[in-house]
Amino acid sequence: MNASAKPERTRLSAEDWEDAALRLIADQGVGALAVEALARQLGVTKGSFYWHFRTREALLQAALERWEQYGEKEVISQIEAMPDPRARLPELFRRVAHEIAPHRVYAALLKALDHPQVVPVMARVSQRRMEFLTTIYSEAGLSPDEALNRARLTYAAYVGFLQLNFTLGLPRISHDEFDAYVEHMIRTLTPA
Amino acid sequence: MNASAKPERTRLSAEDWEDAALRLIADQGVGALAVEALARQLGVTKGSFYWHFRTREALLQAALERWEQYGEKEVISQIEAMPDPRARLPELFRRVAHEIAPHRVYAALLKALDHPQVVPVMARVSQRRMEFLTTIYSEAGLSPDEALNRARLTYAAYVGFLQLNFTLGLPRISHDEFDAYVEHMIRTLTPA
DNA sequence: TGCAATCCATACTCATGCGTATGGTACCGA
DNA sequence: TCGGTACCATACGCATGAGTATGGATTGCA
Repeated sequence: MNASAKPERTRLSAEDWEDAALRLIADQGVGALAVEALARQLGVTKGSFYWHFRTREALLQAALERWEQYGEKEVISQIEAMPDPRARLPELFRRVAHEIAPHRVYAALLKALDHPQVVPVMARVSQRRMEFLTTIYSEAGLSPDEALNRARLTYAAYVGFLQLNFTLGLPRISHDEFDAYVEHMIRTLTPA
Repeated sequence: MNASAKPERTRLSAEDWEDAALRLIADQGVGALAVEALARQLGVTKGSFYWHFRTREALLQAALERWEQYGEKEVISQIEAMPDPRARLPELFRRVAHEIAPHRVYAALLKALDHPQVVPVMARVSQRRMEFLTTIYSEAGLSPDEALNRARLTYAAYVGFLQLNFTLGLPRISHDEFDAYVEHMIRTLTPA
């Protein structure tokens, strides 16, 4: 509401625009990514934008690549470091369930799969995560076929949950109820 | 490519526009719903449209309500008519899995949840389906809490699958592989 | 201090897509 | 057959948002 929205009023870099783009995408979706809106939000005008990027498409591309880089590396590596394979799945489930912020961009991109630029990025990211899940299920004792199908099921449940709760506001689930849901998921999807 | 695209060249009704709108939504999403594009596709001009509808928004509203009406009534009633409660879930899973066409609109609307008009419609439809699922799980022997959570999980898996396969083209799963996945889902999500 | 390179503002053009105004044509009952 | 209603075409106005042209301001560096 005051000057805190425009901190320091310094000059901008391409990365600043990309970060702002990702924030806007997380909040309002890819369709709302307009250069003049972004410029207003950053306290400048289009003149600045078109110095850093050739086109709006170029910004989206750069923002997507930046998001793909930042990735989910730390979560994956931390899970892989756990000694007991059977303990990995519950831990993964609980972690993902309680860190909502990083998934907001993914949820927004999920709704923009008609846009040609986001499809390959989402395909790569989803593929990597699926392979990771498949590996964990394998190490937890499932056969290759079972592990793959269980990974598909788990990942679909994850994606569907994002849609149904982030964007659609289905019967606003309470915090305790959500925890119970996660534990139910673990019991149902994790090999006994 | 020829005249078969414009059949009979008769006059149009509001319902014709609504059906065309739903077809376009299923194919290209809510964002692609433009009156001039629709008019071209129907072989007329905007002049026709604005006789039947006051605005683009009104068309979307009418189309959504029409879609909600058509509903999933027959599937639900047929499943409910089955005598053995334990047999209902596998049957439901297999049916839904093999009738893709009716779910294309739902999948498209799922990507348009930022649009204020679609949210209430999707909320109602999803809510009804969730309640139906919860009931079936209850009748199959789960406790109320377990039934609700299992319904959430199942429905999330359904929604996620739509996203990952319709829109994103993840490693194009073959027909046999898909059947195996469905059976895996039944084994995993259905009470033993 | 001065001069480039970097960064940004202002003022345009242009395309798209919604909505309106108005006149024309097809169909239907009296 | 004739008038009125239902349906459609054409030609606009108008807002939005991308992209361009050009000049001004600011910074790093010699």
